[in-house]
Amino acid sequence: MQLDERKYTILQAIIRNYLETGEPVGSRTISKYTDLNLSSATIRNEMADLEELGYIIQPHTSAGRIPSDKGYRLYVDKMMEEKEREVEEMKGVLLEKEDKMDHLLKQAAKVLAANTEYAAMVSAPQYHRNKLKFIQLSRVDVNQILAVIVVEGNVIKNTMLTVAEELSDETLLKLNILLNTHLNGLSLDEINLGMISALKQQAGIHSDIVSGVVDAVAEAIKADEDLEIYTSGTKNFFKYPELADHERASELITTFEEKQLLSELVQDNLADENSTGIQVYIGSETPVQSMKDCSVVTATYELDEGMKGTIGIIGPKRMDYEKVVKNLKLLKNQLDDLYKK
Amino acid sequence: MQLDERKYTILQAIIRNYLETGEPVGSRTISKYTDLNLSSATIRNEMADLEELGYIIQPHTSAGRIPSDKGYRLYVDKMMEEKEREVEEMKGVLLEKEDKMDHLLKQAAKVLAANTEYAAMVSAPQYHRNKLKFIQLSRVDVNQILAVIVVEGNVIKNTMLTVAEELSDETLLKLNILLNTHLNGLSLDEINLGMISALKQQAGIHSDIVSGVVDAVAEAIKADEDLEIYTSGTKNFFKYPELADHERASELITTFEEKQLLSELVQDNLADENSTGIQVYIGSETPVQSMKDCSVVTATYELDEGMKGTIGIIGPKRMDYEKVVKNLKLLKNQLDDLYKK
DNA sequence: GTTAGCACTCTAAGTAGTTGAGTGCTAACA
DNA sequence: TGTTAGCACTCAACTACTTAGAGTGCTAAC
Repeated sequence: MQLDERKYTILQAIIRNYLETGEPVGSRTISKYTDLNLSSATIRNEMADLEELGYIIQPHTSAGRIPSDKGYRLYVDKMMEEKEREVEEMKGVLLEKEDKMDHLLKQAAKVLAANTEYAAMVSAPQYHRNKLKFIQLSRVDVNQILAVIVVEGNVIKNTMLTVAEELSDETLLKLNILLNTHLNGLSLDEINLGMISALKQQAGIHSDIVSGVVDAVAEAIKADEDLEIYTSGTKNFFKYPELADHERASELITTFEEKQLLSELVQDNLADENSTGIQVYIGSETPVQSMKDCSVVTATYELDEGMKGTIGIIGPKRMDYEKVVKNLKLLKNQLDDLYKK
Repeated sequence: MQLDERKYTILQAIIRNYLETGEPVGSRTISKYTDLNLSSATIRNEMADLEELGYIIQPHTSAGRIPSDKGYRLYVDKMMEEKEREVEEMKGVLLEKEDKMDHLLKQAAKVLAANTEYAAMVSAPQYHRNKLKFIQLSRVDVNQILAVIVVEGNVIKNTMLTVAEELSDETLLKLNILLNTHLNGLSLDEINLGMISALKQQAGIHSDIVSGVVDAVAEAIKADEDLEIYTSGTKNFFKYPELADHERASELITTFEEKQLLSELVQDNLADENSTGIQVYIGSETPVQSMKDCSVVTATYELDEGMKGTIGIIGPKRMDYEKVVKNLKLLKNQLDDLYKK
């Protein structure tokens, strides 16, 4: 037995109906819902087949059917094909342009959550293989030196270094030149131990400053470990009874609070990106354990200079996939464009 | 009628018992619980009095009593007096010292939530009346200038300025000197429009850079509007049935997510600080509407140079006030000490 | 002032019956 | 052969009713 056109139409009707109501859907409903003009009995036969094929599930005898993960998957795949064909018009600016990146991304998460009525997350872009662009040491206080490190993509990192003895302006200038000459344009991989010890030797008694700066550089470039993730709309979990019981909600909320866990999602999305830049994880497909009863839809955005970030929606499996995909695409395009100017 | 010793002992017994169980407590329980050796009937009489005085409430006829906000208030006030007398020993370091402030505070929130099993918040210190310490303009790219602004307390703010025409090293040096000479040591109030226009005039064709820097300075000093607040333990709300129903939990979680709302708490706490530095808001005493069914305990910590921040615990009214106060004091002291070195 | 006793109240939990949506199966029909 | 009508069956959800028990307020006695 295989899935013919009619079976798919019925499956689609079941899913659509279930997305709306959240209740198991019965044969009579489908019989009226579709324009197939089939009786409920015929639908029942088809539904029995669909269940055998694994696309729908019966929560208990004498209840209607609900879509299985496999059913959702089929539906989403077909839907994505169609969406791909449509040309997305980008009209209206959802986001007011703000000068600070984190404000912008926070706002993006809010907009996403508000538009979709699901929980939303936005990760700050990660700086892969990025290169050092500029280092600046300045005296701030008698024994305090501010090191400013700028990497490609204009990501700025500040570190305050405390020094034992006072440094003359001249020494500071020398150190600045030393560091900039040797380190600029290099990526993390290229800064090796030999280079560092050579630098230290040249810095003489100020080698501790070099150490401090190098450490700060390392931290600035490998930003992975404290990847910023902004979330919004956590309360939307409560809108869907299937997610709102104490245990599940508690887990989900913890996941949202401990951004650490969300970062797995980001990693997965960045690593394994398909052609459209949109990924859909249904139920147990998700890399994050606590979301196994949810669906997660993510998209990758890319600023110039190769910085990539992730935006995503987390909601019940019966989420309005069309709306979510549309919103993600919209935001993705906006973010893509925004910094290309 | 007034509250004598015995009445207070009974009230205390009621509250302690209610804190443990979360169930209304009856006269028989108290009769056994205390070492007063009174029969349940006597307790009943006293309880009727306590109810009339407004310290306890009967959820419905034939249920035990639960403490009212007024009852909690009395209990907390007495408890605080006692705590004040005890000398708090500070032993064991809860927090590993980390170099970055935000890491430290995030960790602090986590520790607090984990220790108390309530929800915790920690606000980054606010920089009141702080003065400009240092300005540095550097060329990062042909037409991009990085402005680094350091204010008292070593709060650093970076802004990237785009310039139309290329600036010579000499011009940049002049601008640096100009800005530092005129602005260093000033607070926001002291930088007025006259001064700015004078600066612009001196900068000549580079007046737009001066504007950009001044804007960035203003933003760096008045940090109020995007006050950072770190939260942890949101899921703990679910541990207390009285907070865990959908509507209430949803509100609380939103409040925790929209740090904006929590900032009211911070403001209130900073403004109206009592002698011990610990504030307890019971039920409707809280400035944040969504927490009217909770109790909130906050403390103010102070780093050197007058930067103040707030730490707080949000939980059910029947929270273990002693434990919470102890934990807050502990953390407060650690934070107070940490940056005094 | 304290206590024992008792009637009364109200919630929570359990039980039983009812309803209705939905199914699977069978037999008849086009 | 595919479609349909009909029917018996199942099961969750709701309602009504009962019961148990915790707790109270009041009164009378100590």
